[in-house]
Amino acid sequence: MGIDCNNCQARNSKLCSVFDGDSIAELFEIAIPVKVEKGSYLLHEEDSTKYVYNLSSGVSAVERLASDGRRQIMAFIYPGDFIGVSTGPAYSISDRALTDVTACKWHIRDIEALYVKYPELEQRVHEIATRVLAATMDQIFVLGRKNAIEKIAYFLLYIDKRQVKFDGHTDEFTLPMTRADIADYLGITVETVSRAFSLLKKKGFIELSQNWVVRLLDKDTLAEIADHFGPNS
Amino acid sequence: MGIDCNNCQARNSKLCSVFDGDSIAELFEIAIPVKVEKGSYLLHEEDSTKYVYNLSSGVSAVERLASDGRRQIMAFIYPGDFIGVSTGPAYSISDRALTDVTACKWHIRDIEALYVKYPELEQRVHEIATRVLAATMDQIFVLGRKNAIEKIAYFLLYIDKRQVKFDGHTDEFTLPMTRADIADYLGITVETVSRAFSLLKKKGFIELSQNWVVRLLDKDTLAEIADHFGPNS
DNA sequence: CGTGAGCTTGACTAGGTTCAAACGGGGTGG
DNA sequence: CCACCCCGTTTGAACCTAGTCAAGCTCACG
Repeated sequence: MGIDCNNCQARNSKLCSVFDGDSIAELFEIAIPVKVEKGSYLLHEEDSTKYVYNLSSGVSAVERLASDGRRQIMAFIYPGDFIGVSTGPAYSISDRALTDVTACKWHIRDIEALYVKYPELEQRVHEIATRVLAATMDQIFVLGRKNAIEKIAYFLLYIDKRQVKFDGHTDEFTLPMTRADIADYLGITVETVSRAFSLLKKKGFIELSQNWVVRLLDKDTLAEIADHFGPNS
Repeated sequence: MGIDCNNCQARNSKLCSVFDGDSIAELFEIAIPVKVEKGSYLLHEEDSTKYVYNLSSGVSAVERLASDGRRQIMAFIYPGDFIGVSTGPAYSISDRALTDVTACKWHIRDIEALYVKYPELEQRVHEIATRVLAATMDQIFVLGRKNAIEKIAYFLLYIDKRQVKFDGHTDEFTLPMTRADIADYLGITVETVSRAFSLLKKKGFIELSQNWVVRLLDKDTLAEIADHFGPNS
């Protein structure tokens, strides 16, 4: 097994942090290590909901695909994030690896079996679901009530916050997702994403190199834009 | 107390149905009955998250209001639905009564105290959160990827499904919310809602009387429209 | 060095917003 | 009892943001 919990990027995740240095072994013993390469899926909509996942490294996207090809990305998943919390027989979402990804996969029943010995675990799983719900509410507001530029500004700040843990604190990061992914996350088109990036670049709020490296030059203004951007801005 | 659990519209809700005829009294004893009139709020964004609610009668809307007046409705709450599941110190959403409303309110700690005696209760609360999450995912797709008419068709079918329990099975129901509420739920404007209603009426798929009574005349077609409505439809 | 996937940019279009006016029904006060 | 008003809704017309279509660019990779 190539997994060493104490060096895992997810070591401090809501789930794993329930266990201390010794007892973490118990969680690890029932874990099924998973490796998925860029572009492949960790799970599909139709899969039966037997497993939950905790991302160890890489980035993935929770998405739903309609029969006519329209796609919506529900969330981007970073190390320590949880996937697979679901009710009903099938996840109703897929999870696609945006980079090469490793994860721990558990049979739900195996996790539940640990609830007795570690009561806090159950509470944590519940907390995870609740946190996801809160994040989802934010996204509903963004999708329903923000215009394209507000969406992009919001997105950049969101990614900055998510990614700072891994990249350091330089306000500079490398986007793991394509413009199409960003578009499908924000409910707009690639062209609109591109135009918004160009505008923010021209105005001097961000810097782009090689398309995927973003540097935020003026976070305060970006925050204002994310909050409100209108004709008289 | 004016509450009789066994005649409550929420008697079969995920929460209350854990208890049988006798033991329901235990849940009721720690319940704080709440009455809120149309237009008032059951809870505000800033309220500290001490309580959870189960709607007994009426309809309410979970919403968020931005400083510049933009509003987004996250969900409509019907009898048996749950409100207040949250992490963090404050709900970050408000809940406004669309009609006169009654609800049971519990201190979270009182509910948690019952977990020991009724282990299924904890599981149910978790299940509720998960269900809400699934519904929210649907809404994200709708907001991000559906056009105005698809949204309205989806909305009508959604309300039909929610409301059929209380109105009977006639495919006819009375909307408890205004056009503005519908608009804020679907991320469009009142005018667009109104135009979409008119179109569906003209095409003979729905019937409207007194603005609030809707009759679905052709649910199959509505479902097709909700799924896909384009230039060549 | 050529190729192609992904990104940008431009011109045009269209769906939805905005602004404005008119409608309708329920409630109030004369 | 009726006139009036008000709020929510509908409808129309102009406008504008984002989508669509198309071309050209960039850069990683073979």
